Amino acid sequence: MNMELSGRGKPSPDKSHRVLTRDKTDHDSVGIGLNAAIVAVLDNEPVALVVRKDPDSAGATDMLPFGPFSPREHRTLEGGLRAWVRDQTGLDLGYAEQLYTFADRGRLPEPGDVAPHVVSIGYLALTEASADHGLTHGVWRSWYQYFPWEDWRRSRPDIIANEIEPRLKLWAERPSPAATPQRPVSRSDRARMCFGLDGAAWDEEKVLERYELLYEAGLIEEALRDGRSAAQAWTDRPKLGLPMQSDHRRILATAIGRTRAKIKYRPVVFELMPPDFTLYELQKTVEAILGPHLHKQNFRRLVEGAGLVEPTGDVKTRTGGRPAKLFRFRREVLLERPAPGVRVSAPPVRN
Amino acid sequence: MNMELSGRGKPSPDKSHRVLTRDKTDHDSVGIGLNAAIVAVLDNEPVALVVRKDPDSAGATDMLPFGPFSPREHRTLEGGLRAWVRDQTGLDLGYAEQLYTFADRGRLPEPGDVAPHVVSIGYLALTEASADHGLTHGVWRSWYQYFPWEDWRRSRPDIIANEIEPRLKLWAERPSPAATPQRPVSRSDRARMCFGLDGAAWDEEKVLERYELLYEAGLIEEALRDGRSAAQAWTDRPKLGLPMQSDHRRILATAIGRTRAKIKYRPVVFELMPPDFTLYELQKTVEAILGPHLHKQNFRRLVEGAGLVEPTGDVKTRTGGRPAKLFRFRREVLLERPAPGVRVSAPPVRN
DNA sequence: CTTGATATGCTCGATTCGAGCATATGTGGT
DNA sequence: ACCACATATGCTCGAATCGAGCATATCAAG
Repeated sequence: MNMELSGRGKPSPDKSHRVLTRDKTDHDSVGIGLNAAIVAVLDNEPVALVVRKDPDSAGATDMLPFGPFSPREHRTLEGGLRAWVRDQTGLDLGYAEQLYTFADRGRLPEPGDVAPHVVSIGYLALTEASADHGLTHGVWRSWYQYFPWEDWRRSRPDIIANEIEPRLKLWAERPSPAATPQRPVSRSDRARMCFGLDGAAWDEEKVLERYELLYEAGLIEEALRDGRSAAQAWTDRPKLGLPMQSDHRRILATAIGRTRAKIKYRPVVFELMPPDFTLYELQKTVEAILGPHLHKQNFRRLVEGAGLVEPTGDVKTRTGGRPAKLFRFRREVLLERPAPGVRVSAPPVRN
Repeated sequence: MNMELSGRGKPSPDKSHRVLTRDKTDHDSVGIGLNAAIVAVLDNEPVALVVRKDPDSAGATDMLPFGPFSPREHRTLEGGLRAWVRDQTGLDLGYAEQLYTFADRGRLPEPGDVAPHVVSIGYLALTEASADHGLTHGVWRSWYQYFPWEDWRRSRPDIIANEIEPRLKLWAERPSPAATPQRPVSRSDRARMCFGLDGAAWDEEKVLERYELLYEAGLIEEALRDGRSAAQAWTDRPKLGLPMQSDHRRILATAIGRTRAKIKYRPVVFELMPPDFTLYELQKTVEAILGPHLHKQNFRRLVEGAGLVEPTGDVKTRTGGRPAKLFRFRREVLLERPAPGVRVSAPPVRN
């Protein structure tokens, strides 16, 4: 096979080359910031490591740990991240993956102000909560404090019906740029799909979409802070979760969505577990992250059947009932199956 | 709920804050490059848009289109990408998504040389090949020219058994840092999993893993160019696909892997199709990307059953047999189902 | 020793899905 | 006009998967 298909109106190759490949020196210089969403599960509560700015003042704002990336010091982005996380929080990261790179100007620049030329690269790290032996800075906070509408463990959170749904309906009715080729879905349809309104299914992975919809509707404190006009249009904007510095809440939303998606097709839950655990503890950890309750017997069948775990031989007594067998992660499963996640039943599709 | 769980050895919050949040001004400045892997399917061949450096010289190297990101000019990364792709190739991108941010120093700096200090953000764009009306620069090239071992459409590519497998076995036997906590899988196990050796299953999504393994083993021309010692150890290094400039082949590998993964759970195939198409054309497009042949009748059943398409009412004759009904993408499916991809059967899991 | 709690094993029915058979309807050759 | 052939399309059957519930095991606490 030796295809080479040129576009119509093929130009002289010399020109093509010169136009497409500008010299590296004419890049604008910007700073690179690394943001880490460090996630753990503590007492069945999914938590993220946050630090607090001005913790004693009234206008306290939480932020994700972050640090600059220096290409002089570090050969790779992830290496840089691990180094300063260790230096500054005492935590040795285990599993870490890159999430997304954000470069949007958040806060509108004042007239004459220069845009904050910082590009931030978000990372997701998963760690065992009890492994924070060396943790010297920062606190673990439930991620549902920042995203209360994401907490479906007991039932549909009231905040959706009481606060979010009515305001999104109002927002959808406001005059707005109609559905366009770029944005072919109407405001009300987006609200319906994101939040499962009017009988639509709830998709627990759409964490970022939900956050951005609320931001766009001006219902998120950060939107007001950033000077978005939609936010200024509300006279009774409710408090929807704790705000965070800069776009850190958006990064955390990305991290939650990614964690929820990935747990289903890669064995990443085990990064959050101690070496030995009972199947029920494993199930509770999965539920802390995904939300819905799972069928206990079937969860056991799936996890064991997939070869994800093996019994240690020990049991854990003091469980309030029959002692539970202890299991450990079977690393060999990675050598056997291509995508061994904790498969959970998809929510029933409504038509 | 109001959890706030501090790490052991909680410090004074003031110090915590100061350590973790350094001022933005002490970032190192770097340049941001945007790289676009623009993918289409032309005559059942998956292609990417490439430009050629020094097309007439002997040391010609292909490259992905790229351009600098200027935060002064562009509000968002994706906006910047669309703008210069349009300016420079005449192509109006439809679907685009961010892939990954690479900052590794590729070429080892000469003594006294400064590291390139460029961070490149890779994007994946999908487009209809016949929509290249305005294409003024660049050529479409089959992506299997860069990754011949990925082309499983006819059968297992010979290059795996003839070139790759024997050399990876040799590489696995060379003295190497043993499996460590950071890299718990041995060389031979990695080779086995990546390339489906010794009866392991082939996972068509692991495109990047395979490329990086070959790079690490020094079997990729770029590894030699970058001065990797593993590459210098070969006296008979075979030519495994066309090389590309800088780390562009790695970005293309990421793009292929992402496309293969995403096509299964989001309706992105339709970005590659004309407005009207037959189900067989759709199937051929999916197969061009995923590789294995699909069962025709079942493909039809799945696609129709998922509500992904609707008949236009017309038929396409001249198909060499009974005329085929024409279909179009049902955009409304996005409002009905959470993850409507082209589900294809997973390859049988071997135990 | 009883009660209650949790752990664990098993079964049944609905649904999904791989695979093949059968039929429909064109094109091109004689 | 008719036949051979190619592709399109519809349908069915059996295996595997999965949701849901029943039944049993084994501990702690009173």
